[in-house]
Amino acid sequence: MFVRASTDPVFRLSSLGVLGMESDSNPVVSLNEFTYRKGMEIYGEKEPADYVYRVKSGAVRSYKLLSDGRRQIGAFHLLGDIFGLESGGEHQFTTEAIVDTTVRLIKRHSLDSLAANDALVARNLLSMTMDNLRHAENHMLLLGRKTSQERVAAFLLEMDKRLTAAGVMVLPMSRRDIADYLGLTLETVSRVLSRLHELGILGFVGHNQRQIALLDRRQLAGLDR
Amino acid sequence: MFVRASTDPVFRLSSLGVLGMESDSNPVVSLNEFTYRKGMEIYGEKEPADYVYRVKSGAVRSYKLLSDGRRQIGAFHLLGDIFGLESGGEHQFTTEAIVDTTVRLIKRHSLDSLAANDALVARNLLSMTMDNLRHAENHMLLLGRKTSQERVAAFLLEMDKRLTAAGVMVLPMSRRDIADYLGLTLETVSRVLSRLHELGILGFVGHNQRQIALLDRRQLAGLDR
DNA sequence: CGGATCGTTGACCACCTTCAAGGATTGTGG
DNA sequence: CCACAATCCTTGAAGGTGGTCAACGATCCG
Repeated sequence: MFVRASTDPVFRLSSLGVLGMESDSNPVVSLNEFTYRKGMEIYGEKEPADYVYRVKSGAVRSYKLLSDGRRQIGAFHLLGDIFGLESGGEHQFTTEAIVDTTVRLIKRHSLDSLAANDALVARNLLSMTMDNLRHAENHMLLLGRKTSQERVAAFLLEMDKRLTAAGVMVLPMSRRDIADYLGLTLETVSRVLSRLHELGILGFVGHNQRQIALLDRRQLAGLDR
Repeated sequence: MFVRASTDPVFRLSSLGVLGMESDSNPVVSLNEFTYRKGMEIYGEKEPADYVYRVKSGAVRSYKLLSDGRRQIGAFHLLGDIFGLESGGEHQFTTEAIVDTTVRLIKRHSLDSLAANDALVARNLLSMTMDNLRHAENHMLLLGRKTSQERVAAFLLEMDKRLTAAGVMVLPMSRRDIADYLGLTLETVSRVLSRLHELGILGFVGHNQRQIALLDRRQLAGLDR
């Protein structure tokens, strides 16, 4: 783990809209795709933030490390999410592909010049950053004040909203990833999930511990304050 | 506590620059000052975010509450800080004056129209929001992964940077505020501070427990990872 | 099939919380 | 200016939630 990608990721070109914000008459700026294999680093904390990314397929984790290896995941980036939009020109997180992942990427400086001329693009950048801020603020409440049960319940509800298809969510991330997102250990996450399973609040689909069906969202929401 | 201001705060007019971002030829938008007494609420979570604020004097806490009263303070706003700049038109936090506090306030919609016409203002809004985001991201690491000692050390270093004059910092907030900022109890904060005092890392000035001199910033930084 | 990774569960433990008491400081009214 | 209450801070003792350490089973992947 934490191994730097030694080979260049798969490279392809695309002519789709910038960040999904298709302005009427914009020149298509340097816009292409990369594919990262499971576990590969996309960028490191404190590297220059020259690109902004959008998840085309797969999933990404953003995290910070303490010197002794303790890890805090700040966000998971799923299909359609934009990440890497940071202040000051330096990335604030390290990001890795959780599974094989394809991202669309945009040069930051072309985005900046777009924003300088188009107030709508500027508004979108601000709006996206504020969305990230709101997520971080809610997560501070979770990390600072919620119990393990409340944290896991909140996590399940968040993921349910973001990636449930046909009543089942397929989590791309491991128990350790979940734990590092929730400020817990993987054992505690596992125990709480087992407990919720016993209580009939969730079910595992097949024998895959990452395919989860929420059987009682109402009750789950009650476990989160 | 948590009592809503029943009387209108002191009202004055001012003709200074907007948010400190004096553009060359901007019309001075609705710009005035309010003073809040210690403990008074400035705005509540989920209220419409019609104004943005700048601290002229005093100090402010921004927090979220859980249904049973657990509180997480997301930030302290000190002299010169801007707060209340939120997404979606709704405030994400409740804010209160920690001590008697005067704020300058700006109508949000006038700020928006300014930004629509002036790319520099728009950049400043984005930059400020990104600064808030970075603070929140670092605080997530603290809340999710740091020990009580590391949290208090980080807090002291942050406050030292922001409000030390003549080698002494005068904390406006109580031990409970600090605890709710750091995701601890007030007893734990008190114990850690006592320990740091025993170790000679900090000193109390006079008999006031809120006037603290950092005697060994190097060692303190070592206690934070 | 064999190794590596992942997830679950149990036993024990530590850090921080809870509960409690007492002292110090601040604010208020006489 | 003092008396008194309210708030704040500290400190001690006990307890609990979640962490640590360990073993084992399941799944994945070569």
